[in-house]
Amino acid sequence: MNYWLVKSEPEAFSWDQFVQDGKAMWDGVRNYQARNHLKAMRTGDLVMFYHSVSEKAVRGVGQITREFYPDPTVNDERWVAVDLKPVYRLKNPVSLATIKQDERLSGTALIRQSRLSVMPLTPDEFNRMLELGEAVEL
DNA sequence: GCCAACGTTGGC
DNA sequence: GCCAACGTTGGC
Repeated sequence: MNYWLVKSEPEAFSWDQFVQDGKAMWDGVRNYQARNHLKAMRTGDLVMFYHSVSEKAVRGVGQITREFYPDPTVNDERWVAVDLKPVYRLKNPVSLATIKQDERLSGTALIRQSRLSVMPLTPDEFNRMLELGEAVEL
């Protein structure tokens, strides 16, 4: 089992929309490093859903339901998409400020590499976010 | 192969 | 709204 974090601007695709839809296709990634992380995702992996820019907080957790396939939104075989479904919401969204301050979270790729939109998390980082966020099943 | 110019992301 | 970081493009 691997753990990940993906970013979305809530104005483009929000956590609430994700929950309402009950699923999402994660497409549109146009960065090789992020793409490589998408390709490494396996069915069952858990993914923190982070709202960037206007909110800057982790809102919940998704789970991979379909491993990578060609991104249908572009005619270019380099780019891929995965599918996921919402599994936990965070009662207490974990803010970027909190992540920066927390001893166990301050080393995450989210801080070190602020422009990367798909990144791995260690099990410890993932569990810490679940704990701080007071995760509840959907 | 280098690097300047430029575009995008995302925090502040 | 600004700007730092950084990825990409294209001229040489």
